[in-house]
Amino acid sequence: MDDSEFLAGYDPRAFPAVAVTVDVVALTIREGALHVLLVERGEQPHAGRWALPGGFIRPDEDLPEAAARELAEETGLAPRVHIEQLASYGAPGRDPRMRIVSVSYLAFAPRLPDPRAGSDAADAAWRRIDRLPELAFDHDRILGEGLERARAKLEYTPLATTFVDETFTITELRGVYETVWGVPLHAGNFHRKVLSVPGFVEGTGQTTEGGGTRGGPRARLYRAGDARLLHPALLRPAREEAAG
Amino acid sequence: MDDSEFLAGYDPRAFPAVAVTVDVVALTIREGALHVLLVERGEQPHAGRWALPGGFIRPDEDLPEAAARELAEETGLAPRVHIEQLASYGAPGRDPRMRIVSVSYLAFAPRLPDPRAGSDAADAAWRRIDRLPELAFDHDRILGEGLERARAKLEYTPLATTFVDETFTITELRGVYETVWGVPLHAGNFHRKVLSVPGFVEGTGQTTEGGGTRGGPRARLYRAGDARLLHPALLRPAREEAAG
DNA sequence: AAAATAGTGTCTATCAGACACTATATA
DNA sequence: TATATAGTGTCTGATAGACACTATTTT
Repeated sequence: MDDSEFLAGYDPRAFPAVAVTVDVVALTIREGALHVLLVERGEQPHAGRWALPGGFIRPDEDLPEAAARELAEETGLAPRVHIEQLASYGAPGRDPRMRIVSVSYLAFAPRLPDPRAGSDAADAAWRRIDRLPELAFDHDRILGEGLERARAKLEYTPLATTFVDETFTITELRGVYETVWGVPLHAGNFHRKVLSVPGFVEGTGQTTEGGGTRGGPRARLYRAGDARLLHPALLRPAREEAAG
Repeated sequence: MDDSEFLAGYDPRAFPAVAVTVDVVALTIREGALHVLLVERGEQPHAGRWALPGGFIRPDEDLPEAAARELAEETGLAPRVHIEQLASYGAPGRDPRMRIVSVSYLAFAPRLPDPRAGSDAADAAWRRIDRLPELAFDHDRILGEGLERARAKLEYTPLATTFVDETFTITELRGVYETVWGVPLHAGNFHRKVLSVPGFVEGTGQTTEGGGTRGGPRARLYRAGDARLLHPALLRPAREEAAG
């Protein structure tokens, strides 16, 4: 682990320096579509290419703090942002100048504001997941893992409630699932299913002010329940992954 | 990310050096019980305490290579060992002497041999999961996460087949599930369930040489199928996690 | 009035698990 | 012969999904 190697003749201070960075896959929903936060690189390598926001960790901060800071630097906010670790990458030669180990993080939150380009990037923007350019470095892979993690976590955690406002309708919650999963869901069955999972949502006794823009009754408002895990889970529609 | 910070006045080479280590949660089944590989620390801090095996990454190796090397140094082998990344930890002050970021890995394999103490540890041994001492550093937490990951992956991947020999009986496979999950399973239902999952196992046309030591017919032998994901999954017996 | 939506009722196919049973092996 | 195990048959309760229906709201 930490220091036993000191005793075995391994002195890491004699090694080439290792730098540790964090990369953030930040997801939000805008105008009914899933978006990821990207920055346009201003310098080589990969100048002009889009990449995930990220940067070096600082001496006094833990890894999640560094991820939150990087996200805040681009979006100017932190409240109600869920952050969790994805994976780490450390292949030699990943960066031509020095050894870099990168820890990736997944973040999501509702209604994130427009980004402002940091001093280190030419531009920053929310980009639709379904209309992405090829990303710099191995960021396509990292983004893919982040997306899959988010989609999987919708199944067995109440994560979707972090994508909506504090009180929400079942239809709004269904919209989150449909947007992240990219598939339409059956309104009636989804409704009954959500209410049948203990602790997923709890009623507020209130309803929306009016019906939908195109008609329909007022919808009851709910808030997130206290469940950490959904039992039973809301499984994605069968993905035909034929073996072989 | 990787290098955009270079342009923003952040030179990581001006920072205190960061060292990167790997820690390995290595699991195997011996005598019907789940075991984890531990090393006894020979020096401060935590001298005399047991810890997960691990050490510093070397300049020319990727992270998974480092984990495999650390495991091989303690067990003297590598064949048929499944290794996957768990998580990374980088809290400042985690080690009193310098900044250390640790990447943890999960490994499992069948019939791993007795360990030999590396030069950096006082002792090394397979220890039963249900009879563990308190571990050094934050290794209790890392081990816990590794166990949960292993238990979860048995549900939806054919991971259990990496715990048994190349050909195996359904009863042997059931033993893996019972050992890792720590619960008895219904023999008949498990049997039918395994055979109903496409690509989980495939028959060899052969059977065991004789029956069980206490009687019974010869069992058919199977080998691992080509499925990467189990559909439908083999879910653990309901864990009553009352919301609260 | 027409159209859209919230929410509920009901039916069916599937699956997990309980239980029972047979066939075959060992001691 | 007694006992344990491999493997199969069958029943029940829970659940996902299809479909239908009522009630409420907007245009």
